[in-house]
Amino acid sequence: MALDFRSFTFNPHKKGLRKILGDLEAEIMEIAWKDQDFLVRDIYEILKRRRKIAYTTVMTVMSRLADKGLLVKKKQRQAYVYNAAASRDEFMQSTLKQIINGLLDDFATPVMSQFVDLVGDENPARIHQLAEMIEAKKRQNDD
Amino acid sequence: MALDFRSFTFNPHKKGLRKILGDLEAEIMEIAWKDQDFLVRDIYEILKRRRKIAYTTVMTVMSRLADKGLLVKKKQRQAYVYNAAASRDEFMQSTLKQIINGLLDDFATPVMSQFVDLVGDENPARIHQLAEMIEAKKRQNDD
DNA sequence: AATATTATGGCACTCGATTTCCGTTCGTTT
DNA sequence: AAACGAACGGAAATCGAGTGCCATAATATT
Repeated sequence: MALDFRSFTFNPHKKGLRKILGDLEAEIMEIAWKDQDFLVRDIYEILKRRRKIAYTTVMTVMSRLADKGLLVKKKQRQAYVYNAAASRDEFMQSTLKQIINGLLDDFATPVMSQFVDLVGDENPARIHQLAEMIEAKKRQNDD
Repeated sequence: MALDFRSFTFNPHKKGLRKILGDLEAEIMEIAWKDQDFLVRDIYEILKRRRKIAYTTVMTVMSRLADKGLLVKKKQRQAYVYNAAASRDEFMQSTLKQIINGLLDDFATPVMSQFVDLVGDENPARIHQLAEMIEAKKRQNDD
């Protein structure tokens, strides 16, 4: 637990994961969330099929992903065995938490009103889902 | 109306306006939202007191802020007279809208749940404010 | 010991965004 | 016409983040 994933920015104009990660980082994490106990070599072999890339490039990025807390590595013999530090869902939760906190910290009221507006406009059904979440939270707070 | 402020990123780890704008841009906009009908020269004079800066630097950045739609300028005699295109609040609304849309587009469900959690945890009073906003939105949708 | 494989450290490069300011033009004022 | 103030275009410098890879060191394997 406790991903300490710091220093990233959110780019509203890119798609999916790439709003948060670089292209290669995203590509590697997509694989990482499916596989387990993989080596740099394993990822390298997969990526190499798609495009020209050096072994060390893959290694560097995986190492940085480990520094960022998205991957964990443990030494086994000569090589490191990698795993995703958290599931994709957990990662998203943790990252979204930082973004939303960042929004609420400085712009609480406008964020709330925009949020309600957008949820309601895009998809009226969701507004009920949201209302239920809030009722649940209220009850939880009252304990 | 209709700020067409595109291509920016949101940095959760900076403070206030600087989550969205560069340092000089933010500094200028803070002044712009207070004053009216100002010239490049006016802003230049204010900033020069605080730190070393060239007249043209101020002009360039103000010009880019006008391109981005944050400032409007109209020619008067030889010089341009500048004004904020929208109030600070309007600007925030419009920007937050893009950010929140960006979040909802790709991560609707987790964003909603994180959002409710964070609002509720940080400040339980806000959860009621939020609940009211939602009720209002529901009624609005039912028209 | 020789060979193969992997890790480390460091460096260069791209990309986008921002900040900086010079050289020049243009319009106004004197 | 000369002098001044302002705009314009363009160029460079900076910065953060990410990508890319080489030379070298370290560690296994045979």
